[in-house]
Amino acid sequence: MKYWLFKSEPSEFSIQDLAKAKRKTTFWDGVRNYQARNFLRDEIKVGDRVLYYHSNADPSAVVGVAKVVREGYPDHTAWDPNDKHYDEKSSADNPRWFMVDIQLETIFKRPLPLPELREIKSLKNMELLRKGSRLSVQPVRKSEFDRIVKLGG
DNA sequence: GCCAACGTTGGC
DNA sequence: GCCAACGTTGGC
Repeated sequence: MKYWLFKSEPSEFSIQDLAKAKRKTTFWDGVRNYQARNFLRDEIKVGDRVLYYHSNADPSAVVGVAKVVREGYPDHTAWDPNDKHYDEKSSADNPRWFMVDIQLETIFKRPLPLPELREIKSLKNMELLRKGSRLSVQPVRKSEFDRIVKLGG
């Protein structure tokens, strides 16, 4: 089993939105970065666990945990000219972008804001905390995942 | 293949 | 809202 961190702006789709979704499940569409795409397409498997991170938030924080319930399949929103993430170079025949489905597991009693994470020594190598890091789908070490879940309650 | 210009992300 | 750090695009 692998561990990941997914970023979402809460104004777009928050963990509370996920809690309200049917079966607490959503498809993770709109990723338009090749490195993140490769993780979604090739490496993220059913049963993997996901830290849910609110970016561009007040405060930005890890807010809960989800699990992967369906693995990589084409992101059809790329084919919809009316979709904000439309990409004319992606097609059903030759999909360029992929997504997975995730289901909510827990919302942390205590969200863990970014500045607080930065103070925890055992997390200092996290991709999230790297200067200039922008990857919206990123791998997390088991030790980091466990530490964060413990802190989040 | 280089790199300037441009667009996006996301912390602050 | 600002802007630094990235990623992508396209001229050459």
